[in-house]
Amino acid sequence: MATIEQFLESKDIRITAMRLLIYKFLASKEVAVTLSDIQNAFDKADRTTLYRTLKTFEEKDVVHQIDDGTGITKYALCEEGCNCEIGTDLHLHFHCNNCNETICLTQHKIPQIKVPKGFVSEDVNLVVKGICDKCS
Amino acid sequence: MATIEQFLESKDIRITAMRLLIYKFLASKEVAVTLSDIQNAFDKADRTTLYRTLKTFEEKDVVHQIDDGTGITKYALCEEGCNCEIGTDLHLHFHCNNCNETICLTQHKIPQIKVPKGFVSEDVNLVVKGICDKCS
DNA sequence: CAATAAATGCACTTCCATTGCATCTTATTT
DNA sequence: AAATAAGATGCAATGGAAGTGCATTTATTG
Repeated sequence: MATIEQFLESKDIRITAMRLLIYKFLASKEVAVTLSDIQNAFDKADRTTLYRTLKTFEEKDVVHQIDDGTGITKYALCEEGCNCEIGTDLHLHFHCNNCNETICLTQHKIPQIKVPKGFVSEDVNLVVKGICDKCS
Repeated sequence: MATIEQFLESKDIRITAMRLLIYKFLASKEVAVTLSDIQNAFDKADRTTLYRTLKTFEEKDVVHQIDDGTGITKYALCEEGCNCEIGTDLHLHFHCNNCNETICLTQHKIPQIKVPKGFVSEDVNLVVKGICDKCS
């Protein structure tokens, strides 16, 4: 296993102290986090920096955005085999209506979705809402 | 087929000129619309009124919200058999990356989604993104 | 018609996403 | 190593949409 520095550099991302901290924070979380979550964790950091760091990570396919229907964008690290960059990955996310947390279920694949004639499916966003294992 | 007035009254919604207009506007659209879409169509109407009308319609199961990932809430009329009120309906929506429109595909049902042990699925939001029939 | 309840319009607030610009830091070149 | 360029960061500000409070108008009921 390479170091985080090596990993980020392999993704063409320049190393800074802030970026390492943000990456480690994301890695420590099992759930998708909001910008504010990160901001609260590092109150010395400016919101804009966090925002742009996440944007950079996203462009370099290190994290992906999740729209879980709460109206607030969440972020999570891409995992091995995430294939965000290919655009064919089938993201499955679970949003708990109780604790309000959103979890990546990367091991659970989305079944093939049929669309009507003339429609071309490029991406599928699926969010299952309910009660998570910790709340049930 | 009953009149719109009768239909709304059957849903326990009081009839006003504005509500009839909004309903007809929604009915004339084959795609889900945003608050701003409606506002542009009736520039004399106040945004708050539209907002609260949609909220009322939603509570009475006349329309449902759609979160297509654009970050802007969209609305569409519920159709026969929509079953929004039961909460078990499996909404399938298609968002076109080209024309940016979102279409209800009520005749296309969402397959059963498996979730890990301990998780309870209450609702599923599925948005397929790609190119719609008009843009392909 | 009076009394009541609901709908509407205006003003305002809040929250999050996003951008411009100045400054600081890191990398590159000579 | 100094000069330069490129990128990262921080502050301030903007914009868009959701949501709320209150006064006014409109509709319903007795």
